[in-house]
Amino acid sequence: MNNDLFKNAFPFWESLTETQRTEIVNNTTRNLCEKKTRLHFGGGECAGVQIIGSGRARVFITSPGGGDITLFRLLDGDVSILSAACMLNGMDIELDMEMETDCEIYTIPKKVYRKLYDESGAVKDYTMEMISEKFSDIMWLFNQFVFSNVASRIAGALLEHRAIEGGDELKLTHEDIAKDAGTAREVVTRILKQFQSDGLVKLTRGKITIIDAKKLGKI
Amino acid sequence: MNNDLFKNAFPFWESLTETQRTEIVNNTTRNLCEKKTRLHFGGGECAGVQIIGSGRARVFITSPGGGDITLFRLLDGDVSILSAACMLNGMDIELDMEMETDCEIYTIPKKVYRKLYDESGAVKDYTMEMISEKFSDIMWLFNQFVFSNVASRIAGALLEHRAIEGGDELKLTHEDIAKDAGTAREVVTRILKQFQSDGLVKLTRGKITIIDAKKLGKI
DNA sequence: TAATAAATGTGATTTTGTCACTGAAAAATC
DNA sequence: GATTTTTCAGTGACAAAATCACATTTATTA
Repeated sequence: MNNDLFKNAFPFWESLTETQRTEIVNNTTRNLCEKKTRLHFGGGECAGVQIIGSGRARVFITSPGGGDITLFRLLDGDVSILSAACMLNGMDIELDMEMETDCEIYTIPKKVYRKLYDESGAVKDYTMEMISEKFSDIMWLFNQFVFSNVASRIAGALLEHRAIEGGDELKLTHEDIAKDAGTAREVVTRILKQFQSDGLVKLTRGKITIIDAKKLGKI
Repeated sequence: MNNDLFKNAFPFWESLTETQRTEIVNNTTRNLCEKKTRLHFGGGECAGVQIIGSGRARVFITSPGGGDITLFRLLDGDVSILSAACMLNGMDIELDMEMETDCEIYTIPKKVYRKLYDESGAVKDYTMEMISEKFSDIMWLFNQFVFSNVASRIAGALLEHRAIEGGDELKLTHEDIAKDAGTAREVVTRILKQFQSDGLVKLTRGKITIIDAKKLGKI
């Protein structure tokens, strides 16, 4: 087990005792998850706290009808902190995670993190801070959903992917964007065509090329 | 200052030292807020943690256009815990609170709560638990917004008010319900008329009488 | 009582969501 | 390499909901 992983993921790492660190290192398991692997969180069930060693995962909620809406993404080194909240006090929300690339996932078992949380104020502070941050993110998303129109959510989704990819060529289907923007695939098709005829993007099967990010940002 | 207030609001009260309790009691201020008084939280500004001594308040987000959407309500003895998160780690969300009745509000100053939080694990645990609970609430609301239709959200709002009031006669305007259900006033008017012709409610100016709560619950 | 404000009602229009398809491109299989 | 299957995109018709622009009614206040 590579210690750097924990050192980078957890700002409280240095403040732990040698015993505590060993406890974590010895109990953390490593899993290789293929692209499209799904994990479910909720109903009191929670394997533990996940750290994304490498890869990218999407966290989302699922509708009774089967559709889903992206809440946020986890990238290299990110910690799935809602699992912590979930296991610490039975936060009863149902979330799903899906790997968008092959991922290396490290899992700290429920009991181990729980013990650590009880022993260390620094761990409590960290957990609190991370959860507050996620709370802020979700509130921001909520605002987008209730106060913005579809076009601006789609534009936002495109720009977010641009930031993740670090380039203007996005390998995305209309379906992918629909999930991020919380709308239907057909709607995305219509609006993207509009964007294209306005010269903001160029569309190809499975790929969207951003032409004018500036204008896209103004929507 | 009445000690029972704190004892009831804070499960950690008994675990505090005499010094800590005195610190809180001596620094908490009491305010009488008239119905319709508004408080704003956000932008890093946060007076402290509020306890509702008596009365009822509505917490909501405001759109750039001026409309607002209810997130939750605070009743007698409730603690406005998001203020805590806000001040502890600069959770950057913008919230407003409006008194729905005349209220008695007790405010524990930022610094006092912060000190207490740093000193006591029990306070950390409590804060964490309350924030997780609110997180769950908001996620539930999010689900309602993105996966339910307007009619069921309106029905839900009516039933929630029934639970608060403890009776079938609700003194609510269509505007009030629109804010709770996150829709426009006209839409509420239309759907309520539908409810009325289906025999679920009876409408009078400024008042809605629930006739068939069971059917309302099934929507 | 008249004037004002608050609450409700309604039609017209636009936006968004849903349904039911069709066709095109890529991938998998033969 | 040709064919089947799957995935992705496009489209028309319709329904639900939001928005706009008013009219009407009921309560409050001057």
